[in-house]
Amino acid sequence: MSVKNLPDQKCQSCDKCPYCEICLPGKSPTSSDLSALNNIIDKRRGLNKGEILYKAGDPLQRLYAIKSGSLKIYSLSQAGDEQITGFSISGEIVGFDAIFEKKHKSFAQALENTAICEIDYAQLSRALYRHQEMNMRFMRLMSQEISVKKELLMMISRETAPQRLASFLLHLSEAQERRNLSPDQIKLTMTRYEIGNCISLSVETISRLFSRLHDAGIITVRGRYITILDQTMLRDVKNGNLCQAAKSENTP
Amino acid sequence: MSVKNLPDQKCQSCDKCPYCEICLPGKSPTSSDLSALNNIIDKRRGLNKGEILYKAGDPLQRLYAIKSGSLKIYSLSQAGDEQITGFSISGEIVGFDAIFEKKHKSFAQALENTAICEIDYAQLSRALYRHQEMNMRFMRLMSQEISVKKELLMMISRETAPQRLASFLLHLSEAQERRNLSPDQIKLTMTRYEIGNCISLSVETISRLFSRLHDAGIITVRGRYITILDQTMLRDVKNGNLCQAAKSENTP
DNA sequence: CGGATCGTTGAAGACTATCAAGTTATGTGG
DNA sequence: CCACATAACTTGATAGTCTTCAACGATCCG
Repeated sequence: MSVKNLPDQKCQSCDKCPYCEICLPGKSPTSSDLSALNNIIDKRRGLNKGEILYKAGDPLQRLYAIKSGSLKIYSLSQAGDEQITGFSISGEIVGFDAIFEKKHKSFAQALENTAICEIDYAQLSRALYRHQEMNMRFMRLMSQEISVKKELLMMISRETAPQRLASFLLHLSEAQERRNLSPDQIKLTMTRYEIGNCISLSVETISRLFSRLHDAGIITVRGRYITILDQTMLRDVKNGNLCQAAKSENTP
Repeated sequence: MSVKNLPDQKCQSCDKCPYCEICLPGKSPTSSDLSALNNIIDKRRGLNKGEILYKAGDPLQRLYAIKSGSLKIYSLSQAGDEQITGFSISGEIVGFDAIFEKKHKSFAQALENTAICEIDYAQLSRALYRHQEMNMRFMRLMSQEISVKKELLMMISRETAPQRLASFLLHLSEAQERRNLSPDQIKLTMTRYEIGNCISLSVETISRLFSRLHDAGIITVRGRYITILDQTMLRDVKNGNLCQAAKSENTP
């Protein structure tokens, strides 16, 4: 591979790390929390595209905070094919589902070149009960993940194919906005197959829906580059008000 | 209603409570953890069938440990209809998704007369960082919930209707076994509608599938009373090997 | 015992998956 | 840097699974 590895390096100090407030969002940590953070965050590490961060069954040694890039989180079915349960982007922490049995329950793979912080789990668990603020942050992050998974469940259960894809795009759009990027210019880091797998649709359906949204003038599609032309209409699609099918010609 | 309320009562002491090890499974708590538990667990409380324990939007004041009975956990879609994200039974703690925003994100309703323990959240969060063992127990429980939601997601995404219902029944069966009850005699506490809602199938499909499993000699159905006649065949159905349709007559 | 909720069964139809074939993009090696 | 192999993507035709609509039977509870 001609892709050069991002350099591994020890984090100097979390208060100087520009990603720290991303990893642990909210109020700035107290100084005692900060020194604890410096101890438990081992080092910065670079992942090449396609590299696997952890596998289901691996003993839990670290959690990981994503500084930049993105990961896909997936499990394997009994038949051996993958089921994506979500995509994680910068600012998120992955691996929480490993805490229960002290071994990873999912796979995490880099969708692009990605930078992460390794969080030593043994040190973390010792530190948490001494630092209430940090403790609560981690509880909140886990709580949030539970909510997000319930929302995904709800989306797959209740929404039609066009609604799901619209929801998916709007999620990406909102994520960009939170990071102060344009909410309308989206660079997909995952394949059509991976999108479909995550929201429970076939590749062909994803492709057809992109075309349909394009034809309706709602988005522009150029490979992995999506431009949202009309946020309002996209929201209408999400709400099931539009673009249910291309056969609205006959509606009197 | 002629249903008599279960009496509300203050928990005397968690080490004398026969449900305590259910609420917080694993090794027995240290004595310091025990006294902490006694402080944060407010009181025992009875819920009548149909009673709502908390609603989405309610400020987070307590988590709840289920001592006996069962709850359905659901959200409301924008259109206002319910989406069940799971059923919780004795031994489980509910309300974790409220921690992130300090308000409940779901509804919890008793499916039958149910006894719960109220866990004061403010006291809990203060206690957690002083009691490492208790801290880890709660982290594990939240981690487990993340795993369970991912599994449900996987089941709905990858399995056909018969497979989903088989999975659902096997889950109930395993839950009974863990509680030292017969794994084959199942008393459903939820309606067909609620089962279908949870595993993303229509009422009619659930009904038809029960009939089909009955006709195949795999289960017995008498209203809400299900008897599993053949665990092996039910597992085959879960794995997609059987009962795909009733049209296997023509298979040469 | 009577209304209401819950459950069952049948027929028709919609949505999406699957199969098939072709096009475009990606990236590796010469 | 180009060429080729592979993976990713698009589009059409067909088919299957499950939903929806409808009607009826069962059960629960006041």
